Amino acid sequence: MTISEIAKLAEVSIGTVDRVLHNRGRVAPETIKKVMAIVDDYGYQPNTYARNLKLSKQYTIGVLLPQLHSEFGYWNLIYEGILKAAKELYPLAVRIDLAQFDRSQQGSLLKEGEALLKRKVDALLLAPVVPDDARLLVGKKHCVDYVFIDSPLPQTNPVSTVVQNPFRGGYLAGRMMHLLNPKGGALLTIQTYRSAYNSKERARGFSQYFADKGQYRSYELEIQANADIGQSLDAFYRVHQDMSGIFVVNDAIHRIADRVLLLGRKSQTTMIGYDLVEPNRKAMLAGSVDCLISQRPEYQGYTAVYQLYRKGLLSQEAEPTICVPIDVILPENLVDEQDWCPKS
Amino acid sequence: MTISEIAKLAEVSIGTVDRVLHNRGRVAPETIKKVMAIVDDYGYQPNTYARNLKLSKQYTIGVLLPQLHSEFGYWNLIYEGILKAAKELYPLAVRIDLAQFDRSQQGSLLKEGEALLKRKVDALLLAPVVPDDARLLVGKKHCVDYVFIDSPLPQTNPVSTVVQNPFRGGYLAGRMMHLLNPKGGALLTIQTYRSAYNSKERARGFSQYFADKGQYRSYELEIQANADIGQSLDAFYRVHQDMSGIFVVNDAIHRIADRVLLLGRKSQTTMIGYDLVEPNRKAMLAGSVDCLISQRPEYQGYTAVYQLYRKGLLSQEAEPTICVPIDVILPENLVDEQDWCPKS
DNA sequence: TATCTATGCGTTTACGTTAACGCACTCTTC
DNA sequence: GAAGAGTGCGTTAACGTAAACGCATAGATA
Repeated sequence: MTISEIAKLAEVSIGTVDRVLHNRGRVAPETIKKVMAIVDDYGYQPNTYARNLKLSKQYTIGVLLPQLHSEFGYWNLIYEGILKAAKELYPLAVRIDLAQFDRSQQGSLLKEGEALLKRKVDALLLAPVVPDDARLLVGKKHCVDYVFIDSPLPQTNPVSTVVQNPFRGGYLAGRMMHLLNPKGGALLTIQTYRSAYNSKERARGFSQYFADKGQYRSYELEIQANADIGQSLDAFYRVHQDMSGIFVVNDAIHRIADRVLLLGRKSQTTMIGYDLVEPNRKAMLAGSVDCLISQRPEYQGYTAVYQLYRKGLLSQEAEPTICVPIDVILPENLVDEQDWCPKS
Repeated sequence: MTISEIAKLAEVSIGTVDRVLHNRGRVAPETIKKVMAIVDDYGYQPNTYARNLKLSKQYTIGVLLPQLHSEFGYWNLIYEGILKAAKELYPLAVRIDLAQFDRSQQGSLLKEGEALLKRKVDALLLAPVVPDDARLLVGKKHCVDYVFIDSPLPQTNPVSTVVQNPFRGGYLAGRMMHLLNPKGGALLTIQTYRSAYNSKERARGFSQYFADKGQYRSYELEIQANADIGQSLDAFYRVHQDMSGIFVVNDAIHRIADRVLLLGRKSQTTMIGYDLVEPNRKAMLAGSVDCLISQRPEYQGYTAVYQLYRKGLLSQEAEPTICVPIDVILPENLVDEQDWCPKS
């Protein structure tokens, strides 16, 4: 079913059909009815190729993330997924425009986001890790379609939100801690200074697991940006001689693991953390980290780009929420570069 | 860079450029050189939208899978992923043509595959679970582009192969068995009658894990199609009073789990199996299955379709092998329909 | 010499959609 | 009652690619 076929059936010109389809006015109500009846009956779907050929527009997605090389590369993994999608979608006229902000600095997200909008992006892909800033940004009148990644932002209206359930992630971490470390003893949950939504929920899920099991003593520690981790840890080990496990709610696990090694405490401590950034991969291969929970950052970035593309260029409905599965990574399913691949 | 721009630069007509680009002959060697120089210099990429509009072809992918409702729905999960991709790619003129074969019947794959080729498909997506048949099919002269899914097929030339490493999957299953069941005791690996590549490798990986650990006694059992599972199991339990775990190399785990329950042996037996088909999900929720390894069947199907689409319609290079990560599923990360989703 | 074939190249049409343009007509308004 | 604004609609020109068609010219065959 093409526009000209509709035109023939309705006994009008294709221009008229086009005006009806795009509500461009200047059509008699009678005619509108006649055309719409046919459109509904036969189920007209515009031809994507013809449409985009004619529009011949670049679809630019503004990407707004924290500094890619902050936090040991987590955001960079997300960006890798974004780039992969962008590469695939290059022939379909999708482009990426990246802006990075400093998440520790109030106002930075908003400033960079506004700059991005001024550069005429067609859509926005952002991590709303500074909620107030993000809310102001997407609340702006001239704001384009947007998707959230990494964390949700209530009371907004995104095309889609790509996240993982942090509570369940923490809960699963609890289960893995229990499995890897059945002897019991004191446990420590470490958060870094930022009081991020995901971090809090993960810590909550972890302690909920042990609350459900009625076992173990669980403690929490909040480490400041430039604190001496080794000293805090050492103090903790001295007070709690039966320390048996540490859960770090983010990708900083390898740093804690290094300290634990230096303190000679690895053998008594099960280490669980988040995300397969490069230093964590190395730490796991070296045996200083026992288990990682992954939120599939590459997948999140990749998927988010595709959601926008489908909405913007294919006019498809996006899924309002995409909940990323929670992956458990043990040394046994750690994929390394030289991983097995079947020869064909 | 468009064809007409090239034509202008080379001072020839667009027809000539077109003939050069498509090696359609009837162009002077001199002219070919001149045009190609410009093409290489400026890096011409055909406009996908214009190209596909002009060709206005439906790209039909023939899908050749075992009966979708055999094996408790594993193949149906794959097909769901395929359908999801097809739905997304509908506006890009991608279509699916499904054929099912009986994997227990030699020649069925080949017969259905040939029928599919006769129906003029542009590409083939198949599970080469009957290797001899599959080899004959893709070896045919008029065979189109194809991708393999679920298992590889050596000595063929697919566009892509989407698989998981079955040995590592089994190895990981071993690790999970060890974690979930630290007491030790006799272990049983169950394969069903078909001597499939994946099944064998998984069993091998599982026993390798325990060989590496130098612990446990591990047995293997092969269950015939219509054998009395209960009786075989009962016999086994009687002989091995310290039975502590069962690993089923495929999605039939829930059936074994049912028998174990009936025999009153669940409390002494850790159950690990494969794939999140519906009966397995229920069994896990009910507590009769402790751990599942997933090979992400939906993802496999979804990805395979996209590989063909990118090759066929976008002329992009496909990845020769896509190795699907090995997922561990415990009750704690089992996602159910009413799973948490952030409100936006 | 007339006819045929091969070669090199330009021209043209079509794919389906979008949107600018223009024509004919009907109301207003001074 | 003439100029201006508004309405309904058809026509047409792109967008970039693919491929059929046609037109010269040159050499080969009858």
